[in-house]
Amino acid sequence: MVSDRVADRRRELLDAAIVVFARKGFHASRVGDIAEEAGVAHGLLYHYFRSKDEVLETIVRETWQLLQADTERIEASGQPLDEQLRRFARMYLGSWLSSPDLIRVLVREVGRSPQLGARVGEIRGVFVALRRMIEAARERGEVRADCNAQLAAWIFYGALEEILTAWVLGQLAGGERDVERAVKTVVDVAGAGLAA
Amino acid sequence: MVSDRVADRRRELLDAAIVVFARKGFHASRVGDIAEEAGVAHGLLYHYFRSKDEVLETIVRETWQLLQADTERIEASGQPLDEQLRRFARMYLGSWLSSPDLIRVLVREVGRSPQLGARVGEIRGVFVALRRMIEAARERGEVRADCNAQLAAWIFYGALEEILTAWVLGQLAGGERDVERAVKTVVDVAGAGLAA
Amino acid sequence: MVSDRVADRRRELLDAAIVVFARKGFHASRVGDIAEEAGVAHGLLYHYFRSKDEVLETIVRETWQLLQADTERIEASGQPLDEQLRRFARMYLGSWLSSPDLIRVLVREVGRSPQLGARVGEIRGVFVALRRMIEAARERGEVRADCNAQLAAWIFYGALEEILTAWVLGQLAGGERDVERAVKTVVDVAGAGLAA
Amino acid sequence: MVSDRVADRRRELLDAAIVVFARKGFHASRVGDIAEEAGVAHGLLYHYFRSKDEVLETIVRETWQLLQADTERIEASGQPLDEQLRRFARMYLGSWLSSPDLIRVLVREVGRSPQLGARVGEIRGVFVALRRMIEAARERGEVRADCNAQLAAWIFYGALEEILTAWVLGQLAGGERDVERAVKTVVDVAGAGLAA
DNA sequence: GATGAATGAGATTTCATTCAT
DNA sequence: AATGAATGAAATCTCATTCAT
Repeated sequence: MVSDRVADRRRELLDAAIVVFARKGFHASRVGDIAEEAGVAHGLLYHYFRSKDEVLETIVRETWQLLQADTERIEASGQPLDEQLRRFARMYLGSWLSSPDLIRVLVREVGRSPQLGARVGEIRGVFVALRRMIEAARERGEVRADCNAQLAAWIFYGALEEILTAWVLGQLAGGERDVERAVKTVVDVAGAGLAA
Repeated sequence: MVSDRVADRRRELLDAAIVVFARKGFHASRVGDIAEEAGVAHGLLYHYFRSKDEVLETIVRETWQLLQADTERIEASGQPLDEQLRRFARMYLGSWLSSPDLIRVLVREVGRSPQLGARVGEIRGVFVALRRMIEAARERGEVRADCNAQLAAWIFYGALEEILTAWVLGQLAGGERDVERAVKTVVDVAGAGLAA
Repeated sequence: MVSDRVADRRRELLDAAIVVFARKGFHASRVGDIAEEAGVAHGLLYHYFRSKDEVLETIVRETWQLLQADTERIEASGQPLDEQLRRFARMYLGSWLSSPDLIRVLVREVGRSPQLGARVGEIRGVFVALRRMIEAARERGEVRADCNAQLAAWIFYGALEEILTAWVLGQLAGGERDVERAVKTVVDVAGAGLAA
Repeated sequence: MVSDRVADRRRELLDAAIVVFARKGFHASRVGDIAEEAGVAHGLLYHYFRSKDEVLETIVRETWQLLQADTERIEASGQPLDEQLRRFARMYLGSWLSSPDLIRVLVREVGRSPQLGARVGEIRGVFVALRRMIEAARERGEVRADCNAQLAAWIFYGALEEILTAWVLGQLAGGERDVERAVKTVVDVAGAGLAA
């Protein structure tokens, strides 16, 4: 199918961009590098994206859309909060094992440019879902009544992101066992900290 | 004193750079913007710094040196861990009120760039001091014995940085009261999570 | 008939090109714009024309061929010079009312580009015919003996073209009445100026 | 003086641009060609002009400002119309001998781009002065009462420009004697055509 | 120390043209 | 005939850095 070919090419370019951005950083990556990685002429990138910026924006947006969907699925499960947080942490930190390049790009480039933060509204969606999880747990009595759910969501998310950052920067060991341990530690700390 | 005048000019340029980087981001900031903000010709910047990169690097390094010194002072106080963490959080989050532009620059540019992370060795110093704090508390029996101090240091630091990020991005209210509340919340959560 | 369909497509593309060139100018017009205006894919243009340049060249050449034929018909009429000039002026200026886009293209793109002027030999044909008209009238005694017919032909043509330019640029009103008035004025002036 | 050096460099770049535009046309001229002709690096052009377009625009505007000033001086002389027209024609056509490259550029590029015609408002100034000359002469009784001064101004100017065009395109001989002859012819024709 | 003209490497982006389908 | 994905040459413009004054 033609539309499949088109979609494939687009995906190939996005995947190539993830590899290249991870290797050199967004600013040091030239459009030609992406095209070369994808095995096409650089001009073709402009059939699928308006600019190099839009490529990064697309990567970020699509990733966060998936993350948001997964988060909302966890939220909908109605499990106890610590189980939900564990699943979220396992999913988020686990992506370091399955897609390290993507994580490298997200950790390094997101929030870097002012526009990116502003335009990628999807990022908020994840925080909103996390906050609702905590609020629901508070209403069920699993969490202290005086807990600020929004702040707690940021704290929890920040802990995870910093662990990813440490892995990206090579400051902490990031093997398979380390991921499991990190999930346990962060959930233990947060769980105890939030518990009623 | 001549050397004071020199020091002043250097400081003026650094302060101007902080303002400009905070406003537009490092990459979008031109050397001419910094000079204009400082009220000098752009060529002069090269009397004080080897390059635009060195300007950012200097800002980051000097800030982290101060932070490291403060952190080691807290560590040396021998207070209980929760008090030490409170002081660290108050100092770190409090800088949002006293130097928001500086925080903006640090949040956006640091920890992301691999070169920057590598070159600014001082960043590690703070983490090392935090880890030692937690380890010492563990030995005093204030913290669970199975706690991974290094991971805990990253988690605690990550929580703080994400709060700063939320303030920088305007996603959380960052007024004076909010800072106090954030300090309390993050210390409560971490304290309970780490407690023996 | 197939060849008619072919001719139609070709015409459609030429007409679309006239509209687009008139709107944006030749250089700012993309091949895709022409195709879009014609409602076909841009690749199809290359079945009918070798290049974008050839499209413009074709428009110009075909127009001047018609103009040359009309001019020679006027020349062959044997009427007095002032009547011949009036018919020429009416035909040339009158095309502003019937084909303003075409006039826009001709005024803006032709006679300027050296390549175009060189390749489209038909342009000379009109000047040659005009010159012969004036020479013939001189021999009939209608025109001063010392008149340089070639120069006079350029002057007369230049007066007409500048009027078109003024209309194209919106510097002179170019309604139906204005066209009639312009024909009268230019013929009066030229007629008196050339008269024996 | 520094400001003289600056002014000189600017002039050098404009003069180089005139030479290059005359040789290859505006669109075929690269910014690097202009810089090379001026003997400087291409980046320097952007210290003096915002873009390549602005270079052309500046050339056109400055030329027309001079032409307008000269025209208004002629208008102020109070001489008979035919003498005024002769001086204008001599000045305008004479510039073909003194600045053929400039004329080439003006003839080929002006009116080509829609923006240029719109932005260079100075062009109107010359026409306004010509029109006023003719109107004043009409009031003095030198010109037929039914003459449309504005149209006549365009006709007269168009005749001159077409002669320049013919010279630029090499369709008419454009030596020193030819210029004198053209002045005489065009003034004779216009003079007789307008005379009361 | 201070200036800002000058340099030039380098990157993005455009778009006419080709050609497999 | 018709499509539009793919190519890649080419050109403008930016801006960090240098250096003569």
